[in-house]
Amino acid sequence: MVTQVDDILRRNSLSVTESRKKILNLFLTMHGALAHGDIERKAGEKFDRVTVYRTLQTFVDKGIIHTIPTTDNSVRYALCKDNCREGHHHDNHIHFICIKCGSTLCLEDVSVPEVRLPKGFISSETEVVVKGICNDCKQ
Amino acid sequence: MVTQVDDILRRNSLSVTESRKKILNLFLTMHGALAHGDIERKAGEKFDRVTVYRTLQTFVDKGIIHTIPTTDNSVRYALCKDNCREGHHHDNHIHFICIKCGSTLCLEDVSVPEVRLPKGFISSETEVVVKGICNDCKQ
DNA sequence: TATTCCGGCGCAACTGAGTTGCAAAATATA
DNA sequence: TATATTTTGCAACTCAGTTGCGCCGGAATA
Repeated sequence: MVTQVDDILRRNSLSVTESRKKILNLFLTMHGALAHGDIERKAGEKFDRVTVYRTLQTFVDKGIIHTIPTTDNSVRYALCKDNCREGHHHDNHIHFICIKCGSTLCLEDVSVPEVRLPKGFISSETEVVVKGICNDCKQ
Repeated sequence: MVTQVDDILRRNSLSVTESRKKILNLFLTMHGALAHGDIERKAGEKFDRVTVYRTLQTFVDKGIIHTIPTTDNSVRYALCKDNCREGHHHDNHIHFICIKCGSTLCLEDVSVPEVRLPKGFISSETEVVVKGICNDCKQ
């Protein structure tokens, strides 16, 4: 039986290995973004730190996941939903960090707002991170 | 003669020391934000790494400077222009990173745009980082 | 100005994240 | 199955940032 995980890996011409399956599965089953630490904790009992680093890097390179900047200087990763492919990410959505539960979410439906820059400035990319209370925590 | 630097330090009830004067002066004379590395390079010949770290932390705590998140996971610091005081930063402007010269600027005149969140999400803080070509580099 | 006191500094040592080289193991290919 | 290629795990390393502590310099008082 070919699982969704196997399929994604094959489509990206990656060898199907235990660690890749495990880590990719984490992203498919979890809502929200994962920090490196989360992944290491959840998959790291079985795999080496280095393998986790390399696997994440591979996934980013292939456009399977994308990184999310955070104010506290920790990198988080989330699945790319749309048309990302090798070497090119096209994430035009904003990211939301819940200050209550700490989870990071891609708000796919909220596109990045237009920003009016001063004269002489040319914009090529805009990152928006909103902090607040998420839908699950608003009680 | 009481310099601007001395004045700022005194107003924040900080001892006026060589390292604080030197580092604060860097911020006052430079345009744009400084990464820790920049500061260490420019002031570090005279001062210990640890002193630079501690001085920056002190300035952030006092509301003299603020940190700027960057996508590449390096922290940058810039002077607080307006009503920041101990324990509370009120920076409502966006940040701009020039992909040509690498400098990071606070665009004080560009306020953070309103973002429409999905139902159930409450926003408390929004960070916007725009990448592109700055006024000096547009040639 | 001299003296005392306390905060700030430099040093050394440590922690933790992330990286690299290489041999062994797992996967793909024929 | 045999061979070639890719990936993994281990060990060792680098680099950013932190902590403890003794000493020095700035601030306060006389």
